[in-house]
Amino acid sequence: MRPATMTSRHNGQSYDKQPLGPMFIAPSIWSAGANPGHPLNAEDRAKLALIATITRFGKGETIYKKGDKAAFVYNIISGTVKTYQPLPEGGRFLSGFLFPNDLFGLAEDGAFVNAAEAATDVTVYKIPAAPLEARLRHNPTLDFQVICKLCHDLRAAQRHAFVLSRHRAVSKICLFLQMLEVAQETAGNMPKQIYLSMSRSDIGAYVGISPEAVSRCLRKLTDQKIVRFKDRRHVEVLDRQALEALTSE
Amino acid sequence: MRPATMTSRHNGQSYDKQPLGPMFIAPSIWSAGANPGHPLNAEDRAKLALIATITRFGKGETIYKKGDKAAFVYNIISGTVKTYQPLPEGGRFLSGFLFPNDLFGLAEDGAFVNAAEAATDVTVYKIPAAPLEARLRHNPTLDFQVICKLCHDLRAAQRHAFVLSRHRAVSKICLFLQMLEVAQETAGNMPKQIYLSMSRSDIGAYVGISPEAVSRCLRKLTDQKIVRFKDRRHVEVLDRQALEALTSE
DNA sequence: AACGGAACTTGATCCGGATCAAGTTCCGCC
DNA sequence: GGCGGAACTTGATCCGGATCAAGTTCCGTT
Repeated sequence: MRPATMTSRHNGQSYDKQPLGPMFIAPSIWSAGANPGHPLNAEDRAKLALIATITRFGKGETIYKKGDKAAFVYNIISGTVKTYQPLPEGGRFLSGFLFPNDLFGLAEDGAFVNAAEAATDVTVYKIPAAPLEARLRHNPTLDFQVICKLCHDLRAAQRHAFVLSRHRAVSKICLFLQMLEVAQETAGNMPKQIYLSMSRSDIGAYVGISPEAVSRCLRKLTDQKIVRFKDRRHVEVLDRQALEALTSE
Repeated sequence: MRPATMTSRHNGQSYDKQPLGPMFIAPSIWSAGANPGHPLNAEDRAKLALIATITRFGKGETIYKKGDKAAFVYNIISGTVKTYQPLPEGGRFLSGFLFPNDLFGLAEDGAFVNAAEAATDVTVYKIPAAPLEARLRHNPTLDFQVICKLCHDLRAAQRHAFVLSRHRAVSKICLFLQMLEVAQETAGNMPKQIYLSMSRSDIGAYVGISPEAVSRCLRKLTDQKIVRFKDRRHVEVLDRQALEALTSE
């Protein structure tokens, strides 16, 4: 994987009262998001195997909570993970989905800034932060890697904001489908269908509408033959043109 | 200022079809957002003065458009700037506000990834990208600066997404007021009132509601004595408790 | 294979905010 | 200082999606 790394401290997907304070403090491991553009090479994987351990989480299991001591960084081998910010009212703001090869475990002052939960059964490399950090300190391309990762996460956050800014529920869903499609294409698999690895509730929480609205939108798209479901989790785009048009309505 | 810098390529506040592609390409100057936690020191300012020129933009004037050749990076001296993504339908997605000391002029492949417009009359340092980049290459703390900036922008994007995710218009407005307040406190001035340097339309475009709704929300807050207007542009928070409560409703 | 609960779908009602439409205030400009 | 247009406020109507409420399908368990 593209090493995560080194000193950092930032992020925190929610707006929490003193968000603009110093966000960057000395050593603490970092990460949060994917970096599909730069897949992990064999050498990196080998090095990683030396210090990482493979761990599994069942669907719905919490990987870490906000505030937990951030002693590890994770790299997804299979499955999908969702990150969120617990809300004071009890709900949660679903800030992102992470897929195979994505790095996550964003820390700030040694504590995780968001919570992560397995959206499906998940297998990950669990990487002790300390040794990774030490190793990275000697890596001259470190900055590049970190910056790479930050750029990716920044882009992801901006896309998320963009999706949330759309007023029509269909627009949000269409954009979401396109995001998933792109993510899956980038991940290598270039199947004609999109795999919805997360629940309707999760989709709704991410795009900012109710689960019922998600269901209704998908039905509408199906009725209009813009999309076809093989089963509840596999969609095929039939009319890309129309899908795109609904994107900006 | 915290140098912007070096090689990068990322961002693009909109969701544009191939958002997950390689996002990091060789040299091109970067920036976009603020870094209030690390104010510009005297030395940096002095160095900056050597290569930068001071430029003024009248309210509503376009500073650069998306796609323009990114030969400059900007640092705000006074006034406020708004960045946006033009939408295919004709509208625009207002992705952020920038205040004094903020750096902006995000580039990717040598072209700006968003458009910037003066929200008020603005004075900026206009910094030629090439020399800045050259200078930064010799700066050992470069990575830190860049990472710092990226972290800040990432946080900003996540806060924006969070604001957009709120369903009640009042919640959005209250969060927005808090954001402005924090930004202004961080900027040094610690006045009892918040200065709304942007139009109601801009606020609406940023938080995802209509200008009319912005007006109605502010009126409601005023009627409930949670807030008081000195004039259309200056608000004072009377009941911080209540404001915060409305934040998560 | 049958049970039971969770996720999902579908329907009906309600409400907040978009939209349309006047006013009103403000501000730059002559 | 007065003119004119833009920004803002306020009001009335309409509509999309939240919410509540059943069903229905799916899936893990036994």
